[in-house]
Amino acid sequence: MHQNKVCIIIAGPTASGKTALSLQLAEHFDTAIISADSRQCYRELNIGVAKPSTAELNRVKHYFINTHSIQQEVNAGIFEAYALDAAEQIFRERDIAIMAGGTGLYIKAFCQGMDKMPDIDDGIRVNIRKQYEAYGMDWLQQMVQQHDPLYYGKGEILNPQRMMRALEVKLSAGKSILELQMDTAQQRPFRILKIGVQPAREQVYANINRRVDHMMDMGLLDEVKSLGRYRHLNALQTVGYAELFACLDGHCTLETAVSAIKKNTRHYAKRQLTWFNRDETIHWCPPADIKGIIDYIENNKRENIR
RNA sequence: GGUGCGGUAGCUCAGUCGGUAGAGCAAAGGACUGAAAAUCCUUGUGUCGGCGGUUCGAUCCCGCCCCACACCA
Repeated sequence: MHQNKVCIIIAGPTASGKTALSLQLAEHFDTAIISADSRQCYRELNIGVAKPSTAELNRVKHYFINTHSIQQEVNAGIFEAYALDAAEQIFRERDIAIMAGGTGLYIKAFCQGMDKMPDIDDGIRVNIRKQYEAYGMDWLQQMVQQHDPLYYGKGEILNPQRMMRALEVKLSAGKSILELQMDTAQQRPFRILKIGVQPAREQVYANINRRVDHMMDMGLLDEVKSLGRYRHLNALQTVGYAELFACLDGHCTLETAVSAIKKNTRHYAKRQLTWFNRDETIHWCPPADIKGIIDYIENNKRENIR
């Protein structure tokens, strides 16, 4: 279809320089950026999610930044559809699109697609969640064992989120989520080239510490305060917000909360690395080597690596 | 100076009625198809403050010393 089109994907842990790199690449190739970040899409979240600045957003057209409200449902499936549409728009006028972000699942959804899953009735979802909150893990495990023995035997039966998902799918579709997960990569009408940036671990950690202090100087606490009544939303289950809510509730000092933000961001970066390191199609580059990266893109944009 | 209480894993501590020790947190590793900045799993050798003594055997009992904290002078 568009075999001359290529999407360059910039992946890597938080605070590794993805934003700066993707801006330079977008300007070099005169194209737009699709963000693959599960938090920067929310217009109500700013300081705490390290969003590109207004000036940076004005330099290059961005998709999936400030496009959603924290009150909307956003997930990997919604991202897949959004990002494919964005790529289509970019490819109408350009041969190269850039995707940059740290949400591994979203990148996978964009590259390979999510299997078709049933629509979940809101009543079923809410009911499962309420009962889990009331009766806990034992109840959840019993329900999964009773309704989806396949999942109970093979799935993660210590992970409440996954079990609630398995249960809602089974109760909605009558089939186990494991039967619906085909794990087959869908063909995309464009080529994909993945580049990973990963400074030394100590460098990433130092960047994180510096950035968190900067966020506090920029007024993260006020931003969190202003979002207090939305704290139950999924979008607010986010590093930088959850810790400060706890602090505002009097559960810890501000100093402790800031340390917790740094620590939890380190854990987050580690989880990202675990995810991306497993992806053998990623070509790893030093983040500062713009010339090398551009050469790599020029030399490989005819290859279809996924 | 005296008295008391401590000194055990990076941190906070538990414990061994004497048979070389274990929790939480940190840290490291991993998983991951509609909450993914989420959620979940795995991993604990450290002169048990130092030097002596008693003992078959001491981190545990005894002595001295060092360090920390509290109180009394």
